[in-house]
Amino acid sequence: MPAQEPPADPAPRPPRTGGRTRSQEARSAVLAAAVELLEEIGYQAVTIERIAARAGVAKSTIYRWWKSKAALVLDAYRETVEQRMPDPDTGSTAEDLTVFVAALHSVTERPLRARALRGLMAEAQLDPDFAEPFGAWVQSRRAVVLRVLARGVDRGELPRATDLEALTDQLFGLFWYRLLVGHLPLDPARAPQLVAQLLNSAH
Amino acid sequence: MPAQEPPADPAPRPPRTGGRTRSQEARSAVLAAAVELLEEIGYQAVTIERIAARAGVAKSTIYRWWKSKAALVLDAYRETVEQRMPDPDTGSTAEDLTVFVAALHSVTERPLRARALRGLMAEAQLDPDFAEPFGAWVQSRRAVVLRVLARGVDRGELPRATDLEALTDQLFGLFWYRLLVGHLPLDPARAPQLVAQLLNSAH
Amino acid sequence: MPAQEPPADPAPRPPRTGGRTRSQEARSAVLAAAVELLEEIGYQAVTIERIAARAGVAKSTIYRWWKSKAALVLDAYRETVEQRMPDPDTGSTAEDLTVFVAALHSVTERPLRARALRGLMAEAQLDPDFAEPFGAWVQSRRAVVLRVLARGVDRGELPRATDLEALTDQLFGLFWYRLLVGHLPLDPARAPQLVAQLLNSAH
Amino acid sequence: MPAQEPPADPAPRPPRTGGRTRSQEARSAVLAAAVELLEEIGYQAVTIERIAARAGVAKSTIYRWWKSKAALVLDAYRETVEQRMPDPDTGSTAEDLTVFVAALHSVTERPLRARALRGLMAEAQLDPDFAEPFGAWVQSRRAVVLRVLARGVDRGELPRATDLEALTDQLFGLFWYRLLVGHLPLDPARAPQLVAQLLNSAH
DNA sequence: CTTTAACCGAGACGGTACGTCTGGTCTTAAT
DNA sequence: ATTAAGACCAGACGTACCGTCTCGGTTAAAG
Repeated sequence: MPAQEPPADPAPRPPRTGGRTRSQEARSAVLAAAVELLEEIGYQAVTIERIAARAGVAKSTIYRWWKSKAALVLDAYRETVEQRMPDPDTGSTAEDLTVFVAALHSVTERPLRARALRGLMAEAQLDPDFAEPFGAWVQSRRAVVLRVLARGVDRGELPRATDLEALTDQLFGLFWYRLLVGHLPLDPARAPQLVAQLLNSAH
Repeated sequence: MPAQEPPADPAPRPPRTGGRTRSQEARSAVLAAAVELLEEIGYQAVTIERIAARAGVAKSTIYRWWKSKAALVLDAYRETVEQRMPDPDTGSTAEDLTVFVAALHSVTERPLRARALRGLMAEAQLDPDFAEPFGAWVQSRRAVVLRVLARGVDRGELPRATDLEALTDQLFGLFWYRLLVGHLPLDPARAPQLVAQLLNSAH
Repeated sequence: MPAQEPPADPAPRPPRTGGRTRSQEARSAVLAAAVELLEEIGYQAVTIERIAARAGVAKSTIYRWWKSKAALVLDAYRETVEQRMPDPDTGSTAEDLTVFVAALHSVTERPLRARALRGLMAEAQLDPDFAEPFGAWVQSRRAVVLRVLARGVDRGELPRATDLEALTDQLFGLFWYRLLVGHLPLDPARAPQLVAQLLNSAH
Repeated sequence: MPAQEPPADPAPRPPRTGGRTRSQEARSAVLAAAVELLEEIGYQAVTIERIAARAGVAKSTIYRWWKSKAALVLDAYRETVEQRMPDPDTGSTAEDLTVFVAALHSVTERPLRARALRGLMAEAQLDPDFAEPFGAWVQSRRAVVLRVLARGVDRGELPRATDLEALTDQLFGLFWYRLLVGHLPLDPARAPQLVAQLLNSAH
């Protein structure tokens, strides 16, 4: 995950001739409050009202900068919660993937973080406006895996004809399916087997 | 998917000491209204209030028989929307799976049905009470695939050591991931390739 | 002031086949809270939010039965604050009017009541929806004076040609003008002089 | 109404050592916008925010020079709306009053002006800070009538003992009462009768 | 002819209340 | 006993203005 822009309007701010500058304190307080509440009461019990109260910030300030609770939480998640996901390049596709999958599956060791992730995915289903930024975030994660696989193809570890998109979606699909349905655990220790299975399917 | 009981008590109503009997009309009207609304305005815009109004039924009647909107919609989905999913047994694992995957992916050709599915998955994340019946429904679908794979092992088409659970979750994981994120299509015509890839991964 | 209907829809409630009946406790609690707040913090600081909180009642319950703060306060004023205004019939027009005017002007001895009256008049200027019920209440007060004057005409104490409407508005006009502008006191003791002056103007 | 100073502090600003002078354009734009909005959407829908937007002026500029919407509107009213009220001195008390009353009542022929007047009176009830300048303006109008009456006493047209204040308040009271309650019209043509009735009451 | 204080626009800030909405519960009258 | 009707409490929603507070920039009188 690269360094994140401020939530709204990064560059295309047109005239800017005057006006009070945005309060970084308010922004930080909101994001911090969102994370705190997320960990205390869970995604779905979080409300904008509660975030505002906790952050000591007016509701209107939140609405000025974020479209929805989900957008805010996604921001907060990226900025303060998400451990920097690995972007490995060890020379071995299997090893690269194993590192990534292990990191991915280790989220389940942090139940509240897992809950937040599930909440974000849910919100993306219910709120079309949020589906967009959420999709962008998902793509940024897929891109990491796609790069690993592309290098594998270049090195000849994978056949030229491999459907890298499908392979990537297999990787994330299993993760999300188990995360969302919760019928079976996601053990980081089993990452090597999973990766082997995945690479098998490509030749 | 076997025929589903009505959510509560259809037949096993022993202690009939008197009183008005349950109105089957009310039940049908509610389910019908739920389906109609689902197709007209989408899962998330459906509310119990609206269903009650459309069905000409009191809110309390709905709450008496269903725990939540999601439980109701799941019922309605099973009863009136879901085309009977295939439970193939052709003698070939690949063919069995292809039939199933093609049927699965063809949901995307019915956008409103897809939307309902996504809504149900979302709801299961947000409402722990709904996660339970939803999970049971998911298991009933997984069971079909697991049976196909078990027969494949019996016939020697798959190695004894194959992790059938993982294979099953690969199959559903890809489906759900693309359904939920929407970044790539799910084409029933590509079911054969997908199944080949899947079976490859097991050697 | 005659006994007052419940604030909304007295008769034209059509079918009424079932449903929870209106909670008299809620209604009383709301009116009581309104009066209390009126006396504690003044008309304009009273808000529906505060009334709801004080009464232990949901906001929606208030909005169900009253259109606005002003409508509610008018109701509360009529029911629990307004001392029954006299409707005198002593046989003497001068005496009748004196009784009425003294009662009217004595409101200024209760500053919070006076404040409420001023608030109601103000609201009637700003909220056209409230102007209607407020106007009706004003008319009910004017009617008392008009009856007194009509009897005076019948008895021959006032000329047939007297403009009773104008006389009535003189009486109330002076009261409201001083109440609203506050430049001069309204002394009940001076009621006789005022009435004399008023009756003088008619011959 | 004499020409009006800039709303606040004309003289008593001592330590002017430098600084940009007040923009007359901004002041005019604000007053003009206030009047326009007053006529377009009515007193109560006018907000400082809207005035600022319409005038192309910052909110803070308005708050720098006026305490409240009401203060601003009173200013605007005096400066651009109020037709110069007559200050007659014909030698006859009855005629002087008739001129004045006719002018007063003719406001009702300009509904938006009437609406503004009512809004100002309302605001004076709700905002104690505004009650002060509003009261001053009311006094300036009363003073005109008081002078007319005082001349009448000097000429012997009115008894020495006449309560001029009460007579004045009768005159304005009737006007405001009908303006505010709106139950009966105010016809300038009936000014002579009204004045006769008024003078009668003093003997 | 340079300070410098007061002005200007823009617009973000913390607040408050609004009136609406949905959820889930409870009560009543009718069947 | 169960229904339809519908009132009830609870509380979040997103909006509108409020009045205050930076900002960066302008303007004219005082030195």
